[in-house]
Amino acid sequence: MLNLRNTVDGEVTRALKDFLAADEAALAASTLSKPGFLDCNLALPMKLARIRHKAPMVLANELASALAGLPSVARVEAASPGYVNLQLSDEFIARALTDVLAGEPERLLFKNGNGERVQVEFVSANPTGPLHVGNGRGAALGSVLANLLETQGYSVGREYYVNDYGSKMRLFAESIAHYLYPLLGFEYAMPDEGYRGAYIPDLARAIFDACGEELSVMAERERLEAVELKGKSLVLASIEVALGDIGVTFDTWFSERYLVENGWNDRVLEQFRARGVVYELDGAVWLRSTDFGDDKDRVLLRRDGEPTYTLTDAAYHFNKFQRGYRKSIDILGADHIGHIVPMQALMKSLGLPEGFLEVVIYQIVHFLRGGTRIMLSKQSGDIIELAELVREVGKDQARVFFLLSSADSELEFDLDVAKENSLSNPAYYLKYTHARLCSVERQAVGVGMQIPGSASAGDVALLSSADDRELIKCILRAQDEIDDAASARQPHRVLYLAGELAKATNVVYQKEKVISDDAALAGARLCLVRSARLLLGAYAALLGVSLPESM
RNA sequence: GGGCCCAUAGCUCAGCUGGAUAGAGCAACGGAUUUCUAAUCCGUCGGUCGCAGGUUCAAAUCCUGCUGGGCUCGCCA
Repeated sequence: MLNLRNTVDGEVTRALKDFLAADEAALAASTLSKPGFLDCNLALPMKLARIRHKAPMVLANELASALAGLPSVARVEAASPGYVNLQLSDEFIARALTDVLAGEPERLLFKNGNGERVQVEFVSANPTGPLHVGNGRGAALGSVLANLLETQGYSVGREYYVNDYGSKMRLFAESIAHYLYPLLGFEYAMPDEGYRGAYIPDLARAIFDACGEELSVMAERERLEAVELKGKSLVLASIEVALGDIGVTFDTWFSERYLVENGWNDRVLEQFRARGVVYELDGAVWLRSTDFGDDKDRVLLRRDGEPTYTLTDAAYHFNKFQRGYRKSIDILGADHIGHIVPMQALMKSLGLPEGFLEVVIYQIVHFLRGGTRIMLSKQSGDIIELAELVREVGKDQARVFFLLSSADSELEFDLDVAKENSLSNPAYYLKYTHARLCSVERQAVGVGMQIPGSASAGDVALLSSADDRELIKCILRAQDEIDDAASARQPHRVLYLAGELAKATNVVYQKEKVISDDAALAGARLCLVRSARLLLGAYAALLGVSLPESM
């Protein structure tokens, strides 16, 4: 649908071509006004006042006359202390509503782009255990961000990086072995730092049932390796199911082991050597990452010759670039905050383009039950796995609640509210509003009204109450807001937009009847209410939330 | 100690190219029901936007310092 800002600013800039110097044109940006003023405003006079040494109001009046007669604008007026206010024309608003009514609902907020390939990498939890409730936030943020980027015309790849190589995996295998081997008739000591979750003995049992006999005749080395692979694939399968249940799917599950076994580490190591950014010390190979903004140099190959996570991470991002991605947006939990600087230094030392890697960090989630924070620990006995959370509150509620605050802020997830059917539950509010609007449409059809495929200036003229206008503004700003949310990488804004639209729609619904004896007015209201419903559906599609037609 | 994040109504949070009266939900109180779904809506109450400086015609928003809280600082991943 149309960009309000681009359209208005374009017209303003053209109209003021002779009035403004080149460097002044950038100051002519418009904003959508608050209630009580005309639709849009320009603060341009106040900005120009200093440059031109003229009083803001004088400039405002000059600009107002220069702006008379813009195609999309019905009225222009100067306002104290130096604004130019614009009222959009009914024709323009009708065009915007028609965009919504006639468009393809699920692609309403999509724009054309150059199809540049962008990857969103998220969740990427180690395959050594089930997903924790905290992973849900990354899942929700990543999937909605990926959707948002698609609206901008990017070709988006959703990727899960499987950290299936290294000492953690070995520890995982040994932890399983501790429970599995006795079933085979041997012992295996639980390692000191072993995994102790209840799922470990479960995995041991499952592996025993699946291939106990084969394992019992293997050589020890081979057996532990087999346990690791089997354990990994069982865990990954459960992770995939849990993610599916919260509405998240990936295009690729990318294996760290693949990188190591297919020479990618060697390749980047060679590249580092060729660029002269490595050195040897104490038997280890180091990257001189401090040359690229890191606060300390990093080991690439340990004294025992094994690659560090740092080296493989470099290989991984290099591989992404080689696969054609021009940007990698990595969504990480707050415990990875310290990785940003070293990772960016890695990108730079590899010679990847500036801005190739973007990192979105999300802060901790606190869960509430009965109004108090619950401790998520093995001892507490409360939910701890993402799958349990989704089972308890439902997919849509889980997604919405994980998006309730900006990634930068800590989040409180109230399990009781998420299950409530009331206004305090935003997921429910969206669903209810949608069902109610669908009901209106059904009844309108029932009394013989046509479902509108477009809106006319005449329709818009009839939608003149303050509440109608607020709802119209909500619709008009949708594309601008989505563009901003995408470029700022802030998926939570989609939820807030949906909530504001639902609120504005309910106000109109409550005050003004759609179906009435006045056929022209009824038609106009149906245009408005249906536009709102379709847009609500478009937001919900981005959020990955389903809206019922009745409830 | 260094780095990053946060601090806005009693609570949880929005507020994003700096702009006109700082918003929402919850909580509290009062109202609307011959209903196009009241699972809704309206009103009232509630704010030194952590503190102190600075930049600006204009600061919750930008800059500096401080205070309080969170995360983090491995030849782990």
